[in-house]
Amino acid sequence: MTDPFDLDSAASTGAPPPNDYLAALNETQAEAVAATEGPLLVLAGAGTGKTRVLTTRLAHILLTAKAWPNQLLAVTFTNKAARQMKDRVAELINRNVDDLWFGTFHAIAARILRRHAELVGLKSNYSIIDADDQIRLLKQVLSGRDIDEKRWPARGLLFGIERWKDRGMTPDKAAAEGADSDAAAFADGRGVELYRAYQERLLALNAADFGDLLLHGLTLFTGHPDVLERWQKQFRYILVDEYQDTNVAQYLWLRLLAQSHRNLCCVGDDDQSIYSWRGAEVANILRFEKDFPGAKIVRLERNYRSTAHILGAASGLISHNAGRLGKTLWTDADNTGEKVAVQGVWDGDEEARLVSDQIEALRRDGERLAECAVLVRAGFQTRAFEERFITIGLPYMVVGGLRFYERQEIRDAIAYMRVTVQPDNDLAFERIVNLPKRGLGEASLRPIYKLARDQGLSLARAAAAIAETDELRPKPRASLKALTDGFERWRGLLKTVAHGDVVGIMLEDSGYSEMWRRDKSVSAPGRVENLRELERALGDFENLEEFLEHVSLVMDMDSADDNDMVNIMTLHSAKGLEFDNVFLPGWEEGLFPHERALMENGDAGLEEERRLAYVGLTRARKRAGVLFAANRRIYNQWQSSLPSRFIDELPGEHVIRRAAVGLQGGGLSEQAVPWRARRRAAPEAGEPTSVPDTGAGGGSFALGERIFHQKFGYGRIISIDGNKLEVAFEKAGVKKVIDSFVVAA
DNA sequence: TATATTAACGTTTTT
DNA sequence: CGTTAATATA
Repeated sequence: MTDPFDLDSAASTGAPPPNDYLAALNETQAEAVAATEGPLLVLAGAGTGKTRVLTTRLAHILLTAKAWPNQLLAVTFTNKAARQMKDRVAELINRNVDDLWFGTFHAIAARILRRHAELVGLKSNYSIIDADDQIRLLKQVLSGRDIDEKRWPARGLLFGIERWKDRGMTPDKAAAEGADSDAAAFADGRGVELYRAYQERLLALNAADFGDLLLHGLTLFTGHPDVLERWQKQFRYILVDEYQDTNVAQYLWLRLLAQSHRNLCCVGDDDQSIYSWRGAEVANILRFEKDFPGAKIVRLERNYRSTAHILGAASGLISHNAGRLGKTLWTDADNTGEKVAVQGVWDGDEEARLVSDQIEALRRDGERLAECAVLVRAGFQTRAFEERFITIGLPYMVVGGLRFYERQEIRDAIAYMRVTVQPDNDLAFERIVNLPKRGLGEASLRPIYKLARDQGLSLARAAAAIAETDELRPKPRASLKALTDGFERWRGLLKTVAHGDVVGIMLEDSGYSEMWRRDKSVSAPGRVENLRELERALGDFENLEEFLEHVSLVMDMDSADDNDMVNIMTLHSAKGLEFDNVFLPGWEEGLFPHERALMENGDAGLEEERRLAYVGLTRARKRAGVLFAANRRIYNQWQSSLPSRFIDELPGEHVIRRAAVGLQGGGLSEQAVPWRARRRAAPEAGEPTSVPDTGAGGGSFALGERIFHQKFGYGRIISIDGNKLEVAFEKAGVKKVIDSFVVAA
């Protein structure tokens, strides 16, 4: 092989000698970069320069001519991460890296699958379906078998199927595993049967869901050694980011690909594993050494991101987790910074107000808004902040909130494109046959379904055929014909007209745009605007097919983020990001740690929640603030809440407690206010802690007992569930409250 | 068939 | 509370 980058001439033209980039690394980082051959596991704590190691390593391999760009595979967890890494590598080696295989597991697997689709029973133009379609399909499968959806909700089945797929299990393997799993027990033990039916349905539709991309990838590799060998040769070096969040299917997929040359480098942090609910297995980290004997392990423990107080608080918190590999992060002693501010507020509104005030204070001090982030546990929490920020005119953006491509009107428009480009896409066809309303209801559709079934045609083709017959009455027939002719015409237009314009024509001809223009609801104008935005975005793609692939996998759109705005996002989507100032609201029992995580997964769930808190804190470079509210309105109900146990777990020397009321805006040097003393020990069963103000409350109430609540007044207890009471209040009606907010009357 | 009204339901995190 | 699914009516 010749030198892909012609280093000699690069050197002679004054470009930096290839070793320069190594000088920017510390000793362990350089070690991780230099060990290009053989299996390598990098345990990289938060803020230890993990991305730098990954990108430098890629650059190093390229610059030392160990491989061509297209022989490098770099797998990331999100598309954003892939993009960033790509840009940074390009910067390092000073040329474009379009030939590198950068992407998420799903994107890479989809790309490989396109080339061998027939081998797993798909066609290469298979479509990738999203969650909505999955549910729709499963509902069809269920109703076709007379299974009561009330008792056996499709969501539950989907969850089980996805766990199977996460573990790389086809229906056959799931059957072999036996009926003891929850998913197998679905609908009285018909889980596997339904899983199989669902898979058959997907194949018949020439469609794959997200899990299939990996699952089919596995069957492809294991069933066709020649194909596997081809890809093993293709990827001479494999890098994996966020390794702690890979699931078993992904792990097996990697192992197959890396088997021959073993040039696999995985970078991860067990303390940041936050996706076990989606099938991620931290155990993959432990397995690595076993499956790749002689693997080199490098630990990155020097933190370059956060101040000592922030790091100390985060470390103290995570030390409460039992199942850890154990790392000791450290930073420069002189980088002390400010203590983590912990502050209690009365309710969610006050919380939002306080955060906005503090952000404005920071802005006055010259901080950029883009360096401020509000990281919430659950999506609904963003609303309070949005409302507050809007009223005071503070620019913000919600990252990953309502994704562009998930909006109804965008999905509809995409369905039109799909049917046009992929006439066999029945799911897309079903979505828009009668949208806008064109008089094609159940009765008109029946003959189409029948014909499609009898002749083995797709719905769109069957519809075109029916439109030519007198099967339907004149009115529906005419409108069906208009639609099918439309698809034909638009397809033809694509050959001559720019695809963005074709989509515009499509949405006009079909009456779809018109439908929203005539809609008088408040959201309608926004939807029209979104459709316009969609047409504009189409320009960024070569053709419709490429765009549709992008949509299926990426589900987020590059928004121009050149404006200075506060970031609001969930803790999950904050992973991998960093900000100077981080606000962490909602640290309350029940919300964070989330009640459901605890209920469903017990201690393991709690530890994952704690890791999530750790991720949140370690996002901060200069300042971190934790908030909790004593009351939170959820739907209509007021819910009293206790401060999160995580607050107690923050080491006192790194934390400053601020008074609950009456002070804000005054910078960050408030006086410490002693918080109520908490018992250090006895983390036993939900023993109620004392509560501010009332000071009363006890664990034991009796059913029917008359009690008093600060906010709701007098009432009688109608049910007791642990420390949660349901109380029929005399004025306020039935509410759920925590026992410690209640006193005997 | 399409609309209007009512009931039920849900909020953890996402490729 | 707000959205969506199911049901009754025009």
